[in-house]
Amino acid sequence: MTTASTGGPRWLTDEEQRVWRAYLHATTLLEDHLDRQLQRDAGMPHIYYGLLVQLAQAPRRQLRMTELAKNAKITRSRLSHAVARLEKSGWVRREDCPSDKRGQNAVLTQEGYEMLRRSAPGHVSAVRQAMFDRLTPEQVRTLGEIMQVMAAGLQPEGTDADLPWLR
Amino acid sequence: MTTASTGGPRWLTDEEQRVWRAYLHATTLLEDHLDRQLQRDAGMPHIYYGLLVQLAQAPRRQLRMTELAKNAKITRSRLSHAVARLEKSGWVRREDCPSDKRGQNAVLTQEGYEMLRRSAPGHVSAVRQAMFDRLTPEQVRTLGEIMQVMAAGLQPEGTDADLPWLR
DNA sequence: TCTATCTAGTTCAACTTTCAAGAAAAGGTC
DNA sequence: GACCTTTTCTTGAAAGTTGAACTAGATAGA
Repeated sequence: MTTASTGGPRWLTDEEQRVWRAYLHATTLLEDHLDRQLQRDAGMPHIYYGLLVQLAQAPRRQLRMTELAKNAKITRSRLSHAVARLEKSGWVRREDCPSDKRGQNAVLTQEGYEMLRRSAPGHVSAVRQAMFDRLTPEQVRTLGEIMQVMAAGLQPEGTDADLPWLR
Repeated sequence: MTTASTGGPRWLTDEEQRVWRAYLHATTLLEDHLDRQLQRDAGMPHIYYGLLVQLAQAPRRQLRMTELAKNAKITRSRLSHAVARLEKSGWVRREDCPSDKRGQNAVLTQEGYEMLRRSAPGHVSAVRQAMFDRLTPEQVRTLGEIMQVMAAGLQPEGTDADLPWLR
């Protein structure tokens, strides 16, 4: 299945193929599952829920748009649209940033906070059922390691940790 | 951090939270990365590429729509749109199913096959760099196990394996 | 056969994401 | 200040996704 070092591409071994398919299968099933669960129970897709969680954990339940986009790993454009929608739903409000007139703070409203509190148990339970209740402690530990390694390798350039002249 | 058994929701432990965030972080980074790579090199998102791969591996490079949707874990609706787009690009063609007049076969065209052959090495290499080249063999093995367990737990009902009267 | 039900696939409208373009403010240099 | 570059955020159009409604053909029972 693998090409000997003839300069051609290194294909995946049989085991790697199995793992890759299992990965795609499991991650898409889980993402779909959580999207449906949250759409049903909180009226929004998973990513939007994640934005509210970020805000809820931020100092005054607010974050600069760029900061929020960075945390959630989405583009500023996408965030603009998303916050517009969340604003229309009443869960987020925009405020001008006092120190930078270009800036906007996305602020979690009280309603948004309440909504989060109501739907958090169901969401945690869905995550638990899908992942943590099915894995051994050892598997959970290893999964953490693996995901850290992968994330590190995919980190977009420009992170401090990746600038050689800062090492 | 965890609620003692008071009947309240079982929150995630600190470690579980770390693992969950790492999981979300890594999986979104990887999906974004592959989407960009394939959009650039093959002119389509990752999921569309997956459809072509399925077709390429099918008996006569063709599959019934429903079958293809099931394999790719997407709705029939989404597949209809996707195939319409792939048809416009010339990589797939629809054919009426001879045995069932409701049915349609999605057929990989020769152009589609060529395109796949051209872009496969780059795609495999991207997957490799992001995942397999960074993990130890032991980690790859464990990742496979974990993903299988998770997928099994999320399997939509109605799969043969889940029908108790067939066991 | 007649009818009810089910299945395959498409279509529509509402929503989300992407990409490119643009407005406004900040920062740096002369 | 004048000029240029960068940063912040928004906008608009095109592409993609979703869920419900719909058409046509298959299937099963009386």
